[in-house]
Amino acid sequence: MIKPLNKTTLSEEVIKIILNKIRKGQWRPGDKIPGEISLAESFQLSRNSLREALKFLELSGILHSRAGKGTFLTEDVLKSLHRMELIETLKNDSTLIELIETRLTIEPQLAYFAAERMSPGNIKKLENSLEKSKKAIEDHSYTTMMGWEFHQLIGEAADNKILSNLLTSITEKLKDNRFTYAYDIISSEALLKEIEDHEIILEYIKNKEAKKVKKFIYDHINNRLDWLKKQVKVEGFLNSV
Amino acid sequence: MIKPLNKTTLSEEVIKIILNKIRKGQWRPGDKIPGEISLAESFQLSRNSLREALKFLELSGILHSRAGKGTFLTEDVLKSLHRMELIETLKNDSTLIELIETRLTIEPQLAYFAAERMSPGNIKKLENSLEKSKKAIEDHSYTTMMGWEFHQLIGEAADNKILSNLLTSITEKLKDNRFTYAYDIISSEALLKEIEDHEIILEYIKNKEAKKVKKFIYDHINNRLDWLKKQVKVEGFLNSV
DNA sequence: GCAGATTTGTGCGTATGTATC
DNA sequence: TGATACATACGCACAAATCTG
Repeated sequence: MIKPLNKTTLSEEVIKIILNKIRKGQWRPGDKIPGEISLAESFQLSRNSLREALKFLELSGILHSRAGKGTFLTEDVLKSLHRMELIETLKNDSTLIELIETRLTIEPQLAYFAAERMSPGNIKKLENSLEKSKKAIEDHSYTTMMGWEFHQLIGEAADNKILSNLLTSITEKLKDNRFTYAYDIISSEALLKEIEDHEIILEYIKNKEAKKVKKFIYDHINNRLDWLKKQVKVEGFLNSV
Repeated sequence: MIKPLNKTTLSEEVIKIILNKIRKGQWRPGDKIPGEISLAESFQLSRNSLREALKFLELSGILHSRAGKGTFLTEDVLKSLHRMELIETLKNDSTLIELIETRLTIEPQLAYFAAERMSPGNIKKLENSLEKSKKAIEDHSYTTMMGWEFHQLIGEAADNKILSNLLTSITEKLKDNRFTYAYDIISSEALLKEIEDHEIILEYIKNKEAKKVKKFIYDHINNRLDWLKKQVKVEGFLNSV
């Protein structure tokens, strides 16, 4: 079953053209762009298809349309472009190494914030998550998903929406990668080590030892990163995501 | 000039409805959704307007349509939802404190990577940027933009697209905040301090002293964060972005 | 392989509300 | 007030892709 990925719709083509005009500076922030009829004519398509493109760009923060006035580039069209690039990277253009490096960058600091800000309710959630994992290991129903839940809870407790949302996106992307599993599944020994580490992390957080938990998690992820880089070297799988 | 923000188009309403159906689990990954004609009828709008909504959701990674087959939720619709939430946070829902905390989290590590990976070409770019800033200070044409360029170049040299794109988005958002300027503009003394710091950072990077530059930048941003938190307390301006 | 039904992709015409002069 | 330009929205028709028998 092969999907033909080269086929794009007319509206998608128009979106690319418009974005390029903006990138090249032919259209600038605040500029009024031609009316829909005139645009449809110059791009050689119907107004319906053109409007699908304009609507997407409007909802993406690139354009804004006002009935009776016209369609304009937003004042912060450049910000919107950069956000789109971030999304594109997160979606298609990131390597496994980059994803783990991002974890290495944000998770230690998230734990640092969490240790400073942890509420009793959040501590309870972490304890429950850890308890669930322990039981799951005993009856052999443990999955790596449970380990991620623990990290996600730390992210939430850190009370920074940007970083915790980024962690979620990174984690989602890592979930369907075979290397990510390889490290955990390779032995039950590694699993037990994982749980032990989480116990240590929880203890640090409960004691508000922010610096210690930050360093501990950094080393923890860094070890994995080193292990991964070795595997990648062996298998020559550098760019697989 | 007051813009009526309550006015939304029909397609935007439909997008909200569909996203809610997905969040509630009424529609699940891989599901086939009703045909366009049937959907338009049940939402009480024309097929054209409906298609504007579907097109946006398709380009956002929520749906995919195939002529002759139908429209389906993507398998990783949940990932796309999380990415949308990250964008929403970056766009509208982040506080100034969160933005600076994000800088505090990623910039030190970016500099760490940069110190390890810096190429001669990248060093040259940093040197040029710093030189430009120095000259600008002499003839009083320095702007905070120039300082940001330096940090951005470090981000690029770190060779991690996720983190450097995030830094760009964060920086763009910070640019139009009065507090961000306040710190720099308050005195020419602070400006000179800024340049001195950049010289130190560049020196560390050239000598590949990754750990030192990481700690230096962390302290550098942390000082600002403390300063900001004090200002915020005084002015009670906690949620302004 | 072919014919017919279904579904998305695209185009055209038209009516309506809004802003500007 | 009227005339004009524009986005918003609707309805219909047909093309292209896909599935079924």
